[in-house]
Amino acid sequence: MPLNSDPIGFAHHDHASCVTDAVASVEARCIAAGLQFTPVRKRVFEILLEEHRALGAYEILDRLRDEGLGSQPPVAYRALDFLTKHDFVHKIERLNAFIACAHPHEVHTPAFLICRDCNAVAEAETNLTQGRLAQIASATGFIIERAILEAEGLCPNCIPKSEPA
Amino acid sequence: MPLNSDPIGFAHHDHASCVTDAVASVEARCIAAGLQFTPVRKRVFEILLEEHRALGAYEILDRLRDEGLGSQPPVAYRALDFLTKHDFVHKIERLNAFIACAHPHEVHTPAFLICRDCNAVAEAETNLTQGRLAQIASATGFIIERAILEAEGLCPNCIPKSEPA
DNA sequence: TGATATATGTCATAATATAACATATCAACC
DNA sequence: GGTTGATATGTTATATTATGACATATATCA
Repeated sequence: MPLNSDPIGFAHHDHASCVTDAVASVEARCIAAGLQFTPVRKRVFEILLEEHRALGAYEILDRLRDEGLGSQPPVAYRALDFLTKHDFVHKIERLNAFIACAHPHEVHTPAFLICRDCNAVAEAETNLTQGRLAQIASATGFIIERAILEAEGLCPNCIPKSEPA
Repeated sequence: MPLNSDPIGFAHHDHASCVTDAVASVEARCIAAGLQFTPVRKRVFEILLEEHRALGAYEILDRLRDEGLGSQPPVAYRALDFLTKHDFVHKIERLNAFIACAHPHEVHTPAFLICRDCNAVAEAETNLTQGRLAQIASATGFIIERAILEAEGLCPNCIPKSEPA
């Protein structure tokens, strides 16, 4: 299934500097944390930033292959493992796809609005682990380490198509 | 990957009547809604209730095959599509697995606590679409139709193992 | 420099999921 | 009761997503 072709969120934006800014930010964080931001990892991150949409691992791999950076699935998956582990990139489980984090700061609990029509994905910040869920977890004795919320529906661009008059 | 072998939630419970109760409840809802609760669909639902844990589609298919109810993947996937579509069963995207709904009433927004050690899954009720996320969605013009929250961490049974001493 | 950990290249295959199409069953109406 | 259209099932084949395993290379640091 081809994933959507619409930019991040559901509105267009000035895309010029956000790629280099995000790369620089992550580069700095890797240095600070003693992590290796290797060429493949960096390139995968850049690809996701440039596309600004959710990409499947094999779409990313195709790009890497075209650029001579690796041709086998583990190359892409390893880079994605690294990037998702450190929250530079998020996996959209609903789509089996990956998207660059829109909030280039600390570890957080992302919430995604996923359009079922065009597969556009918007990322929102939440405090999910601080509300009712945290109460339930602590009452149960469960320790939440990571959480993700995925909401499916219709984005502003696709609502008109679904309600034709 | 074998999924966990621990019962629902993280505490054991009297399991005797919950299967028949849930089946009866869903059966009634199907009749009321004009849905066909066919033998395969019913059996898949029962299997999930009996196991009371997240099962992969192919684990379910193995069971169906043993019972002569179908041997090809589409059989299992179609039944699961039906059951998830109507919220009788939820898909745990994180695990590519399915679990019978613990709240046999209306359509809702489930939240799952998934143990990363034993893969046990507990389902909690939430009001996710009524809080901050709903504000973001409506401000963006996004219509949320379904949402799911998946939290990963350690369940009460596995915390001791991870903190040895 | 040597030892250890970390990362990459590659082959093979596992695990998850769907397309397509023929057949069967159901629901509802005449 | 038979016809019709919708819904569900059986089956083959294949697509898509992901990982195991092992050799090689590169980085880190004592």
